[in-house]
Amino acid sequence: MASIREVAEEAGFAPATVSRYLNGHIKLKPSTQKKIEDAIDKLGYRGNGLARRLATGKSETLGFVTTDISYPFFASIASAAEREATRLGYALAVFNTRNDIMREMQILSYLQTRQLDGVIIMTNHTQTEDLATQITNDSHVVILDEDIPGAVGPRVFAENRQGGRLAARHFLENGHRSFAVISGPRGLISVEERIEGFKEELSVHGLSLPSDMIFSGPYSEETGGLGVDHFRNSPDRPTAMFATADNLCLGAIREANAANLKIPDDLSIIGFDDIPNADLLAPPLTTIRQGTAELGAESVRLMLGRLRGEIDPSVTTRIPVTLIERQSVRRMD
Amino acid sequence: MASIREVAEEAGFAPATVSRYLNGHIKLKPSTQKKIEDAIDKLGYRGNGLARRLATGKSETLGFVTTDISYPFFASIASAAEREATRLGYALAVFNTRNDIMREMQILSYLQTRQLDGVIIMTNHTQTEDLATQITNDSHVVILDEDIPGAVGPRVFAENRQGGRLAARHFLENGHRSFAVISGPRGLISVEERIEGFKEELSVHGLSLPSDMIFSGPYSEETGGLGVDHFRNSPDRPTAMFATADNLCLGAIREANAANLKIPDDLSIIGFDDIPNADLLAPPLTTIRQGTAELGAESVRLMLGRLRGEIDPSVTTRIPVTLIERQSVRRMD
DNA sequence: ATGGCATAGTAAACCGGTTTAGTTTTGTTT
DNA sequence: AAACAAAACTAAACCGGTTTACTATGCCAT
Repeated sequence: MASIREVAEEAGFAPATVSRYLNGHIKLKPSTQKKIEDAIDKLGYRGNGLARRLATGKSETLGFVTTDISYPFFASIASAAEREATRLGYALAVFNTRNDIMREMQILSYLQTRQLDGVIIMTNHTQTEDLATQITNDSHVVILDEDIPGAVGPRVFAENRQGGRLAARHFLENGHRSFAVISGPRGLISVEERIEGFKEELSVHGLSLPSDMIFSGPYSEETGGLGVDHFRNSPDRPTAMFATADNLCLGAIREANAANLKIPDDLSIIGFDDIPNADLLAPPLTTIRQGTAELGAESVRLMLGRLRGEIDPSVTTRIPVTLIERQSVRRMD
Repeated sequence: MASIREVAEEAGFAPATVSRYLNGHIKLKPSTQKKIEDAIDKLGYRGNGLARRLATGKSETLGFVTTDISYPFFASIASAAEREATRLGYALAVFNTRNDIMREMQILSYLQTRQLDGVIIMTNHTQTEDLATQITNDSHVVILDEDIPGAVGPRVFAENRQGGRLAARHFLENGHRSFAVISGPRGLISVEERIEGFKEELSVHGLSLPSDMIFSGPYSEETGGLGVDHFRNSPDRPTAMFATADNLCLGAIREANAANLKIPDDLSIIGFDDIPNADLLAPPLTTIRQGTAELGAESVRLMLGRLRGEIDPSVTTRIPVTLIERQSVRRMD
């Protein structure tokens, strides 16, 4: 790889001149421009991003942190974020952390060394104190989809509470009267807000959700299966089950199949996320759709706004949700 | 951020000493070690990866290029690659290209500037001349899942041909005699080898696949739907359809539902990939599983082997495939 | 001719590490 | 006590850009 000094020598000028010309900091007379351009062509000069970053302190790359890129919902958001970042002249590097705080901290530390200009972080656990302090110290982080309590920075969340309400309303409209919830870990915003919304809507109709009708666990398919198992053997078996994420539904469906429990005939379920191909499941899944395109794109826009200092760190954008009716809820009567 | 010079000054030694100590190039007497460690703690020194990379020419980061991170099969491979890379002391940055050659070229160019030590590339189109030359020039690329003809570098592919054979054999064992194929773009190795294997197995049993029973298009769900449409109206309607990727099946199932065509009763299908949750589709999809964990991990291992110069650029690793029997193939008779 | 002012271009320091070649200190032999 | 080797540590160059502060040149008006 040719360096800028080689180009400068070939063209007969100083490295500083070439650098400033290339960055548009200076105007040169046409003959000089030509000589520099020719030298660049001749040597195949491409510039060294690393050196530029070291010198300028900017990387023009954003990091996107996710716990599990193989969960389609997260992958969709990442994909949308990449699109928006590219459109705005940034590269997006996606990092998979498998819910490992150390990995998350490591990626955040890339900020300090300016290997990344900003980090959009989607995390998934409740032990977030260390993360919170590190994020607050650094003003280049956007929090996406799941909260990191105590951290200062712009946030992008779905209308979780509204999602919970929509689910409850749909169950009610279909004549259900006994409810259960399967959720991810208590304490997560996606869990608490969605459950709150669900309860709110029930209470509007004079109904309630006993706390023993909430089954929680890690956000894994297994939890969904365990939940079905749990409620199947419970004294008052619910007819309607709201899951705070579609992957819980996947486990639930799998377990229901194994237990010969028919969905929706024996048990109705509503999920959350609307993962790709939720329409092709057996049964097609009724679920609360979060707009992945908006979540991804908005997080990038907030990130760049933040980098330019145009955005207040305390903003929280809420992305609307919609109920997608399919066939996992039985009409009671 | 504290620099190594500040640490050195605080500790009362030279920057070179600190650097060499930290890299284990030198042994220091305990008292010196202690002073340096104390200075590091006191200043919160973390090192600057950018500067280290510029100086050493190594980034300890691998790039993973995929056309569409939101396709679960690709996401699974990326996830496995990340795991293996982390295990071996490397970071993995995933890049989404949406099949845009310019983006792919851009990421490959990060190699020249040593922003990435190596790139694992999973591409998906047939116009690959420019890519091929750039890859050949650079010896830090591993080609994964889909070939880039003409490029020199280690490759990791599934046993595509064997997959095609397994699909055909399964159809034959279930009594099918009229076949069709829906495929991605002709020219891709995943298309050609799988079709070849399928034909081979048929010919062993004295059967053949007329060329007008192959429907090709981009690797999108839409193509799957169009394929179903196409064969539904064809004079000799096939009973068995082999799709060279599961996402084609997703489109096919969707279209079949819309056209009130029952799978597997009216049409049997076998897919390829075994995307996550293929077991929960309606119907549960019989498909050829490619081991995503092996594909991802092996590509990383080959990459590191290549970086160390231990691996011949012409090696091609083949990852075994297995047929996963579910319920999308009807037993005829 | 002279002053004033763009315009064109550059030297040198800097970003924050690593590495080479070498110097100084310490310890062991004889 | 001198000679020598080993151990401990460092100066300075380097990676490849950017940026600041400055000089040299040309042009015009007076």
